[in-house]
Amino acid sequence: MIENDIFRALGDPTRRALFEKLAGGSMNASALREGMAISQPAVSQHLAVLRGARLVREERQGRFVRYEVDPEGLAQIARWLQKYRSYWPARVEALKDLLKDMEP
Amino acid sequence: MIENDIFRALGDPTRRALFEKLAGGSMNASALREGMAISQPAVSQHLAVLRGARLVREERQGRFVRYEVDPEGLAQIARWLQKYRSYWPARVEALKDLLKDMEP
DNA sequence: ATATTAAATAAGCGTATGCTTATGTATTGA
DNA sequence: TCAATACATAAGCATACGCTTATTTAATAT
Repeated sequence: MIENDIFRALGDPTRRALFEKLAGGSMNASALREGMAISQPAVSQHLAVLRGARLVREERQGRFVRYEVDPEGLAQIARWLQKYRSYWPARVEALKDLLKDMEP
Repeated sequence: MIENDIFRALGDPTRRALFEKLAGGSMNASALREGMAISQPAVSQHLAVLRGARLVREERQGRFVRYEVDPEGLAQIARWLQKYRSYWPARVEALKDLLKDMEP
């Protein structure tokens, strides 16, 4: 179940940190590792989990593998969230602004 | 970290099932258990996790404890999601509709 | 008061998770 | 060709997780 994979993937702080780093701009696994007190295999394993959740996707570039955010995972969360829209708090101004930004 | 608690909480299918049941209408723990092949303590433990993530809140009613969705947890997810709005897919019509529904 | 019912807590158990080191697989460059 | 680099996979280990049964706490009802 992909929905499960997504929440599970984001339930780990290291993995969220990697994701948020990628959200700032795509990069390869080594660059992603910089500044993180974690081994190379650990990063690789985390990326595999994020990939499985479709939160991230890869593209091999010669000897490097470039990682980037996969919108699909985020969209899935948005869809999940919509199911409970009746519970959202009244103040959704920020969301409205967001949608305004997305207008052509 | 609450953000972590939220994703962790939703990363378990049983817990998500409980949450979704509650989203359909608040009820006490026993009612919540009905139809689930799980022990009473397990439900209690899951509810404790959901409560810790502010996805659910409780209100004691005599001998019963009535559980309901806590909007705070959902709002937190929405806020988290907003940070990555630039990655959302172009098709956000559903979201727009949602906001229209929320207009006074 | 005391038996019953709702729910939480304690203790314990098997499995999953996140990490490490060691090794394997591609791909490049000298 | 072969050493170096980027990344993935394998194996193993400590801890966290989800579950169970047993017990406790809290509130009603007889």
